Amino acid sequence: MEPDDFDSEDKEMLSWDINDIKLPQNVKKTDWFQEWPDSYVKHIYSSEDRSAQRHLSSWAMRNTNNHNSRILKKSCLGVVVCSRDCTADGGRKIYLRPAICDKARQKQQRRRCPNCDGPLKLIPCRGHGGFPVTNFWRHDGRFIFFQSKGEHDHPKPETKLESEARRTMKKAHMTSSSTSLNQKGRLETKSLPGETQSQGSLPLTWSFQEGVQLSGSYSGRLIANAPQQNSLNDCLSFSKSYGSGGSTDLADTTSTLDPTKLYEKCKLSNSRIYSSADLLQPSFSGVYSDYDNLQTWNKNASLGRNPINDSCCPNYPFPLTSWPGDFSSSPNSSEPFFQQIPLEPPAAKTSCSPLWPNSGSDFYEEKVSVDFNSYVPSLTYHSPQEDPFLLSYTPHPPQQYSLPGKSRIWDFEEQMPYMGLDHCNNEMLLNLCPLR
DNA sequence: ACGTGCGGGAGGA
DNA sequence: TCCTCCCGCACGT
Repeated sequence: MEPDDFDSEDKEMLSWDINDIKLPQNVKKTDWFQEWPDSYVKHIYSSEDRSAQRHLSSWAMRNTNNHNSRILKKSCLGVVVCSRDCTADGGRKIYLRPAICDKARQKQQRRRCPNCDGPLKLIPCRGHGGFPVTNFWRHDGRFIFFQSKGEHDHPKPETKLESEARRTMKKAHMTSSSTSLNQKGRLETKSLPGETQSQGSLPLTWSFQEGVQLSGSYSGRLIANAPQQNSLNDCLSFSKSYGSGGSTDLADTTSTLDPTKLYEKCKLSNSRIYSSADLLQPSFSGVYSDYDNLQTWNKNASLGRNPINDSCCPNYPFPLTSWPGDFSSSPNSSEPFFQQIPLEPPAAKTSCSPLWPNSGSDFYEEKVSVDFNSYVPSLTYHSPQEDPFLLSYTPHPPQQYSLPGKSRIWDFEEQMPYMGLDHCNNEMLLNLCPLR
């Protein structure tokens, strides 16, 4: 579009500043929510947009007092990295999300790298003239105006969802460990104090072996039994419910691995609502690269498939009860717990991308129901050194995504060319419910 | 426990 | 005056 084509209204749409006394109100088209706003961008969201309402960002943004109650200002905290600059399996780096709360962040920096146990360090954001990138939010009329100043000079951290998921899983891990240990203690009348934290003592109830059994033996039943209207949110809550004290339940459920119980656990747990940005966010994938997600999306788009429509009733090209692939045999079996860097979709910075609907928060939030029953991936064992809840990104170009996990990824991709949204969601399921 | 928003206040440019 | 940063508080999840 040539500049001449802009009428005065269009110009108004582009020229506003968050500090203007009057902001444009005759907005014809609001933007899709942008999860990774960068550079000096402006967006106008609908006031109905839940993500915008919550002033969400996948960058770790903390509130900054600008002494202006009408304009909310947030500044970027940067990213937490391993001070040894260690490299995880597959060449991935550790990019953790800085805790927003100051105390939590201090605590976080005292923790060790989940990959190499080295000290962590915070890389501050200096993308705005040496100061952190700032985001501004202003509610005005039917719209929420967003403005970003500065360009992030650091890698992307985990998303909020990933961070929460990791915390949750860690909690669940601890709970199951201590529960297991208690049970073991009763049986063996002795235990080592340090073991509760170690992987070695972990899997008495929720073991790798059981996970594999679950995958191999129960996926069909899960598929057959679980209703459609379940979601990953439930799954997360499910894991939370385990993490928050359902220790006996955990033992019960894991000992029987009754998929109905599993599902009921999910269903009964009150879940928070995730935006579609969460659901569709490419960075959320762990098993498959974002690049592959993108390809999947592109395939879907090129096939005229609407991921929204597909999400509820996936048309899998194979019987649901037979899963075409054994992922546990992957040589890179630890990968599901690592996070690849989200490859920015080609249209991510445009206001609306039909090929990459990661930004359509509320629409998807309301419409998408995620299949809990699509599959339960096979689970994999991790060496004691690996933090099974580790999520990290790799700030490398797309080529990285093809190797070395390419064979697995493409095997999967080729067998499952139409997974679309469920593809993503099931990855999330795997990430959030490692069932170990 | 942690995220989020708000506000007071200090200190620097 | 404007900015960042620190702190505490309240509230929600």
